[in-house]
Amino acid sequence: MGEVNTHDREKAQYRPQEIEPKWQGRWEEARAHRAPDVPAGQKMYVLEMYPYPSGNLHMGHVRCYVIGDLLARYWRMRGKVVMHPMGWDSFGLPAENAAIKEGIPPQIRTPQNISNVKRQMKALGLSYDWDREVATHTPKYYRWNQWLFLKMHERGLVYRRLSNVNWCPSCATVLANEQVIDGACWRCESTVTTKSVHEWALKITAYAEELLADLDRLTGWPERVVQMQRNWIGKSLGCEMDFLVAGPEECAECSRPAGAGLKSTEEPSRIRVFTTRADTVFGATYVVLAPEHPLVPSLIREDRRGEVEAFVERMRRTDKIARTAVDTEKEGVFTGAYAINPFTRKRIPIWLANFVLADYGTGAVMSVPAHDQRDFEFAKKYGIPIKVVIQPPAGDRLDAGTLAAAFVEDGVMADSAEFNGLTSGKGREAMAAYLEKRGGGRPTVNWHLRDWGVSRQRYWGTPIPMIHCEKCGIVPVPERDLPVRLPEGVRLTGTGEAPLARVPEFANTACPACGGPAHRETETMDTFVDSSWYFARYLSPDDETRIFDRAAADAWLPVDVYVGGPEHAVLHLLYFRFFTKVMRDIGIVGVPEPVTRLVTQGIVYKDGFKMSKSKGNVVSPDEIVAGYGADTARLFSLFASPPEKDMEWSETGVEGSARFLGRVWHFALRFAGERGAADGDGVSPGLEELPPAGQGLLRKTHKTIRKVTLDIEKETQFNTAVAAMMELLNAANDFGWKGAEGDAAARRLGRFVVRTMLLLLSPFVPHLCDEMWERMGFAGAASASAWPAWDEEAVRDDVLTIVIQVNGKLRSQIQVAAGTPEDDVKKAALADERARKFTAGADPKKVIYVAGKLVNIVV
RNA sequence: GCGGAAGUGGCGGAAUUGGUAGACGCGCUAGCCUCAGGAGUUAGUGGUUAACAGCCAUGAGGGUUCAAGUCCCUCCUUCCGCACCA
Repeated sequence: MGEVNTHDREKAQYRPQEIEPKWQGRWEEARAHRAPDVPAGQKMYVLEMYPYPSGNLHMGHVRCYVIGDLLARYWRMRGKVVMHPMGWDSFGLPAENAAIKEGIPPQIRTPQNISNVKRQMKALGLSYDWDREVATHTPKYYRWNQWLFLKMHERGLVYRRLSNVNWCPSCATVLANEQVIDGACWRCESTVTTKSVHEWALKITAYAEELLADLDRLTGWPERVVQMQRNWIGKSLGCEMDFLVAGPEECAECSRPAGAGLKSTEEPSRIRVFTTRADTVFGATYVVLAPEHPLVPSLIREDRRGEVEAFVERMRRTDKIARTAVDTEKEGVFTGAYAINPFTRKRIPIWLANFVLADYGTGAVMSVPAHDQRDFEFAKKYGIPIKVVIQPPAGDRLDAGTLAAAFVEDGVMADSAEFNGLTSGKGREAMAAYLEKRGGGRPTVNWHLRDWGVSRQRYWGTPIPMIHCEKCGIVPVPERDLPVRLPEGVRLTGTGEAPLARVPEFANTACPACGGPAHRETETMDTFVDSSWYFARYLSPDDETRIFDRAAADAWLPVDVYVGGPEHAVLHLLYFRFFTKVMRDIGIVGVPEPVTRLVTQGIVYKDGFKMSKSKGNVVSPDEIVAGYGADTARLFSLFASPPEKDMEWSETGVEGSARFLGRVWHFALRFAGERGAADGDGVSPGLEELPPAGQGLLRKTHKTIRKVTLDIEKETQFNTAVAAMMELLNAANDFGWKGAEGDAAARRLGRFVVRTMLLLLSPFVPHLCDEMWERMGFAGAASASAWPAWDEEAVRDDVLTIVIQVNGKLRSQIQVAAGTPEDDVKKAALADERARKFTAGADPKKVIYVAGKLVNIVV
């Protein structure tokens, strides 16, 4: 207040570019964000998904990390001991591809990228404990990947399997599903085929039941993520049933010579199918196998060999995804062989078809065209008989001849011998019981979830710690020999298989069991392995003797809040849960689930499109920090939208946030510089000390404390918390300070409002708050202070506004003192002139009073 | 097809257990201050209207209720995930 000379005006400007580095330096010096190995008080573990260090953060990262940082800072102020670490998902394909393209080895490029991203994070004022930083590409980290792999191997959770993968014949490499675009290789555009390769797999299906059941515990997770995991795990209850293959004697009944084309030595005896509709088995008029089914070669009749083999070959060469897409036409081929329906004892043909999946169930299905739409269409196309065996509980009886579509619902069993009359549900139970007693089948559970193939024919990943010995077979690397280091200086071409296979000094080794010549596994691990347990490594990032300290794990786990993108809803977050359960069974953690509360943040858009290089609408954090400051970037990220929703990045919106901070700054300055002020400085004045206008502002301040606290804690609605603080500033600016100059009570109120505002804003815009806190002359730092508490007395209004409705429509408002009895409020409402205009003198039929809110007069 | 989320001003978004629809911000309009301004500041801003009077407004249509953005029913649209799982 008063005259301001040029020098002071200069000093009074809000210059984020000056104050932000200053405070970042101070926090670092004070090691303000360090977390103890074992917390003394109540702990709070706030975690954000670590990034792949591509070299630059994008706004999606910024949003994620700002949300996490807000929570970390808030809980620190609430007195919790906070763990808030950050690290790098630094292995992976992009670094390898960049190395191929630019010739810069990933060992060189990765640290450069990390250091730039780290700089960007620091410039945003993110409060990480950098002493706990981990980087997955370092032997210090990945040796524990290898250790876990060995532990899982010991427990029978690691095995080698033959798997069909996407294969580009031109690049001679395995492709991930997302690298196959419309059936063609993403790089060279040649047609992708499938190939059987050996790979290492982790037996996640051993935990399927628990992963499914424990979803019920995840009450702090978004429902959609839980639902996606439930679908992904996909538990399906049904039956396996054996269909005998018709032998030569049965073939005497058919038109072909008995046993034609079947070599008796190879004669298969039975085909096992999986079905969830055992109640329809009497309607099974054919059996279909996946083209890759192992029995196929022995089933083919000689006279059909050409056609069938051509079909199998064509399927093998078609991209898996395209072949099994829902809009792909169903096609199949008759093998010439027949099976016996175990219930009707009838001969039914055996077909192969593109839509039957080799790796689900048994790779074979019984087809019931009357009661399954796919089977129906297939039967119509190839002229296979249709038999109705389920009748709807009510309405017309179905007839196979007139059926226009399959009847897929449950009903009542018909034409099913002794099972006639049973409902579908009862029928399924009866069939299961029958099969179990008589043999030839059993109730079975099938899962959509498959085991996790972790082999990658890549260089930039964790070497799989296994050794192939001619004499001993597969031998795990002994624990004492870990880590198996990734060799440097490997020439990367991107066109071959497993780069490590071409490094003899790596691949050639001695067998740990017999000492004879052997060679190492040259594949590397999927990087999802790295990210499945990193949350625990933060607890003991430098431990050379064990993966992490059990005491620290017991103290800190589970993670209380985990923030990240919803694109990881199934893969990462499922593996994360899987590894936690494995680690529990190994005995290194005590919790069954890694994360209590999951926050999935929405996507950042700009101009209606997702921010991306190809759209050219990327805004870089550096640009925003340089132009407006980190605090503005943080505030806007939190204000534009609630965390879970998508947000639109808008330049004018950013300016609005900057404007607000400028106004906070200038408002605070009016009360600055009272160093060494009297006791009770910045403390809430009592209501009785203030005139009515002051009481209003005081109430508003306390209400804002309550609103912001509850928004952060209960709702994670940071946008409304910001709105509440904007309201407070508006109210504070509107207050008649000018007239109150020299009034001690008013000045006290002003300093209290400023102090409160700085505390409430501190987790949002920490630099501004600490700087202004210092200029105000308050002790310590805002970011290191206790979160303010609201006074229940002061948030209670003494005058209430009561809305008056007539027949439900808003007509008037009156003011009443708090605590006015219901009858008096009603009387006042009925007496209100504006309301009376609408009651037109009629007697009210009913008067409804909602305490402290409204009166509705019904006439 | 199955599963999930969501439809509110010109825009982003607010609205405890049903109880003043549109908080807060952006944009826009006008005034002030400026040589000027993409700066600052004051006021206004859902539609209709001469109107601070009324009336109409939360994707559409019904219903329950004194009272519905909120609850129930029937549709429509958008986004996301899975996708021939037998």
